[in-house]
This record gives sequence, C-alpha cells and structure tokens, in this order.
Amino acid sequence: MRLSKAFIPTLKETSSKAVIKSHQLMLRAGLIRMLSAGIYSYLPLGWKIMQKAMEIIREEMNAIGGQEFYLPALNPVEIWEETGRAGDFGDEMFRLKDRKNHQLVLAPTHEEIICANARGEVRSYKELPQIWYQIQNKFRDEPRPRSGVLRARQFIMKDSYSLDYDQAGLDHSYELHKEAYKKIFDRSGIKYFIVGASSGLMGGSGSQEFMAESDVGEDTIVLCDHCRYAVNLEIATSDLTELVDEPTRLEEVSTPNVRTIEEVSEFLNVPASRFIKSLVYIVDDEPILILIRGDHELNESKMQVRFGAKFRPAAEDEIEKIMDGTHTGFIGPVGLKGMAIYVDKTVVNQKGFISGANKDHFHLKGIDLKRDISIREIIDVSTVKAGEKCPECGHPLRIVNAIEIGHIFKLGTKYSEAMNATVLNPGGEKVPIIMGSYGIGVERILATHIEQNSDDKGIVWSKALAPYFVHIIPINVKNESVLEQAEAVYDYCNQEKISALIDDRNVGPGFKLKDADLLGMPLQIIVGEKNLKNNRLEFKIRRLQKSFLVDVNHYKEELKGTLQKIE
RNA sequence: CGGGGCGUAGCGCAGUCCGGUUAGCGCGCAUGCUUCGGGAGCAUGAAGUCGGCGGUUCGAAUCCGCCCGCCCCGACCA
Repeated sequence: MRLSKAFIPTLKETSSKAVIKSHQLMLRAGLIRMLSAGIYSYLPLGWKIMQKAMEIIREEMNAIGGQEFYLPALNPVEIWEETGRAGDFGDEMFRLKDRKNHQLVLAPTHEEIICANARGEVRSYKELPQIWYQIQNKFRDEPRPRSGVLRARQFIMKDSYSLDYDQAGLDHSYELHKEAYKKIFDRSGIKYFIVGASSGLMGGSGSQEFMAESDVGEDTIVLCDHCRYAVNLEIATSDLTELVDEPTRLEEVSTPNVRTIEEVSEFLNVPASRFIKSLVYIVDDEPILILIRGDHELNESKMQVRFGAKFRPAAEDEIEKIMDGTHTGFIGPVGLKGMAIYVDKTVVNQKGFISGANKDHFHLKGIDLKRDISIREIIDVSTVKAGEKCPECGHPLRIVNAIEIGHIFKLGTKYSEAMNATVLNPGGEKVPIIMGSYGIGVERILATHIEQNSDDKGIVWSKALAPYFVHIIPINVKNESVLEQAEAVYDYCNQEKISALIDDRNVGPGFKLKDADLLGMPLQIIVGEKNLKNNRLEFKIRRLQKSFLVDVNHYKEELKGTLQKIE
C-alpha cells in the first residue's frame, strides 16, 4: 500500500476525552473514529488488523471442528422471552419496533438463536457434538461505555456454542475451547492468564476467564504467584484461620459518638480485623443481618450467588426502624431477635470480636460467635484483600486489574430446557442438549495488544496482528535514486508476498519517521540519500528502536532473515 | 442512575468568572517558491449556526432556565 493513496489519518494529538493509551493510539494511528458513545467506525487500517485477529480466531475454531454461522442481529423479542432474558438484560438490551409495531431487539449475545437453530433439527445424540460459532456484532446498551473500544455498545464478538448430550461431552468441548483459546491469544502476542470466574447472568455450572493483566482493566483478579491460584475477585476466597481464639467474656464498653469501624478501632485501639461489621440487607422484603469481618468489604457478586438478584442494602432510616431506634454504627448481632443472621465464613467459630451493642453509644467486647449468636447460616460473601493467604497453599495473595479478553462457560441445560431443544440419547430418552458458550472480544484483542505493546512513540505490532510487515520510507521522494531504490524494495516485497507499506508522500522526513513509529509496523526500511551513496539501506526494528545498515546488494536476504527473527 | 467536567473553524485549545469593536491561537487545508534524517520556512488565502431552544439586556460565546451530546469517578455490567 502507498501512503500517498491510503486513507490513514494519523493525528499528532488527541482530545482530552481519550484517556487510556490504547484508545489514544488507536485514534492517533488512524485505526478508529468515534461516531457516538461506545460506537466506532473502523477505518481501513484498523479494520485490516481486526480481520487479522478474526482470521486467527477462525483458524483455531475451525481446527477444533467449529462451523461458522452468520446469525441475525435483529431478533423478535419473543425468543428472548422464552428464556426470560428479555427481562434479565433489562435496559442493557437495545429495543425497537418495526412498522407493524412489533417489538424487536438487537441481540446482545446469541444463545437463544443457537437453540432455535438446534431445536427440531438436531434430534439424535448421533448428530452431536456440534461446535457452532459466529464472529459478529453484538449490541449492548452499556450504562457507561468507556475506555474507547474496550467497553463499547456495538462490538464484535466471536461467540461459539457447543452442543452435547452428556456431561462428559460438555467437558470435552469445553477443554477443546480452552486449548483453542490459548493458541489464539498466544498467536496474537498477548500476555494473559486463566482465572476461575463467576457465571453471572449466563448461568451454568462453571466458567473461566482469559485475563490480560492491565491497569486499565475493569476486572479485579486474585492471584497466587506460588501455586497459580487465580480467580476473579467476584468469587475469590482466602484463608483467614489464624485469628485469636481464646475464651472471652462479654463486656459492654462506652463509645460515645464513635460509630464507624475506623473510628471505634482507633478509639479502643483495637485493629479493625477484630471487629464484626453488621450489615442490614433486604432480601425479598425481609431484613437480614450479615456479619463480616471489620476490615472486609461485602462482595456483591457473592451475595448474588447466594441470594439471587433481589437483594439490596437497607437504607439508614429503614435500619433505625428495624433496630428499634438504634442508630447505624451501634447495631450488632448479640441479643438480636426477629431477624435471620448470616455469618461470613471468615468470622465463624471465632472469639473476641467487638461489635455494636444495639444501644446508641455502646459497643460489646469479647463476642464469641458460637456462644453469643444464633446463626441462621454460614455463607461466603466477603471480598478478599491483597496479602491474605492463598486458600490453596497459604502464600500471600496478589490483586491485579485485568482486561477480560475471553470467557468460557459450561452452560448446561438452562437454555435448551427453556426452549425445548432436546435430543434422544443412546438409551432412547429425550434429554435437553447440554450447552457451552465461549466468547472472545475481538476489539479487546487489539486494545490489549496495544496496551501491552507500545511505547511513547506509538504502537508496536507483533507480526501476527501487524497490518503490514514492512514500512518503507524514502526520506526524500524528490531525490530520484532514493525513490527508485525505495520502489525497488517495495516491488520486491510485493513480489515475495511480504506485505509492505511505502511512504511515497512528499512530506518532510520527520513527519514520515514519526508516522512510521506511530503506526508500528515491525520492520522499517529507511532509504536516505547519504546511506544510499554508500550503498546502504537502514533497517529499523520497531520494537527495539534499533537500526542497522544493510548493503543494497544484499537487502533481500537480510529482509527475509530479519523478518524471520522478529516475532 | 448519583457526583464532577467539557461542548468555540477539519483537529487540539484559549476567551466565559467580570457582557461591549471585525471571536482568537497552534496544527491541518488551498496556491506559489524554497527545503528534505525526527511532525520544515516564507508569502497569500479559504474556513465559525461559539451544542440547541428560550429568556434577561441597548448589546450575549460570556448572565439565567430548559434540553441535547461527550468524557471521568461511582453504581451496574459478558
């Protein structure tokens, strides 16, 4: 491609609206332009890279027997009502009406459509397993689109769906996907790790996420560097068994006007971990009390796993009413009646805790959970903190941010049952198809690659995603021998099917060199007057920002050899 | 949905607090000449519903009200 003809609108600066590195660089390198919040145009260079990423995905999906579909984005709402997800997605689903006033939605994902294709047409276990996939636009009306292309309202997702008739089949399809995903992300040059994850709205028996560590990631991951324990904070646990466990005596202490754990901790000079935090939640219109350790936060994802979607924290005035006038800050579990008490597992069977005395301006010391409190149930709802012990091996845990680039689910029969997608098994019984679902955010591959592979000058593409391998720069196109030599290199690349970009624009050398670094092709070949007089071309490896001179007569071998060495 | 910020030429921004000639700057764009190893120089030129609507005023980019759009933090989220 000739830059003189190409539409690659690079920018020297970006709006202050673009905050994260990948967003800024995608704008500056002329890959994308925003049309509206969370909605982007892919310009030719950006689309070329997207296609590269999609081709890697396609190859690996085909390699495990995947068959590509093209599914409708425009769906009648009824199909989403069959599984109840029209309601579950709520405002996140784009809705519109056709001319007959019929309700349609823009598909946020495609489990229902896959089921619709399977039911009635896949009838016997003999036709299974199937792996069906698509690489298409999905639409989600995000409450807050952000971080450029990382959280968009219209985005391209590779989604695949496995159909099996028994658990072993599902396990196998799941493993196939996991291995395929490793290959996809390895080939894309992305550093990632696999974590245990929450299944959220998707349902199902288990799921894992492919995560790329990054400060701009929206997910939080708990990692153990010693044993490879790695799970999403949403479901992470830690080992906290070392706490004090001596016989204690209940004792009321006066704590005038000190109410937050922090304040009381300071007032009594006792660490926050020795406190019990008493939280009032409303579940199905009933108040419940949840006890967690004073230095911990409640984990809403875990709450959802235990109590479903219908829980909320009680408001302050509600609490006063429920607690017979005791104000927040002084409520506690001891002597409490008429309210179920759920205890987080991090404080169960322990002694010597401090909590509110259910009396304004007083706290209770020496609480023994077992002795003093009638526990309804022991649950796991607290959020792990960095430095706590790994539940597997006891080493300290690390907490990092990460970008979710892939998510694999064992869905089970949630959708097939709701939509009556069944097959006859070898025993002649009618069984619901067992499904798995496996997603990859294609834009996130690009953005993550840029987050992980860029410097202050611009992007550094690895060969797998690079839109062109070689960027040829004649320093001055008015100099005939310079231009001729550059064109010769360009011709050679085309002839050898080495994708190349030539900057044949009549602009200053600084302009071209800056653009080349910004665009980030792996190898730059710079043709300058002085070097050419000495029969030399300059090869520059973008990633290393290092140049070396090559004899004009041997550049062909050198080009191939150098490209081979670059990953 | 809560908190904060922004909207002025194609792009990036100043001007708004404290109303007052013809609304500025940089980049880009067009034409010409020069220049050619890190976003060139000179000259000339084109380009603006100051987000929208309404109000206050002799006079509004500037003050007031409503609305729209975009960004950040939070909530939420595949």
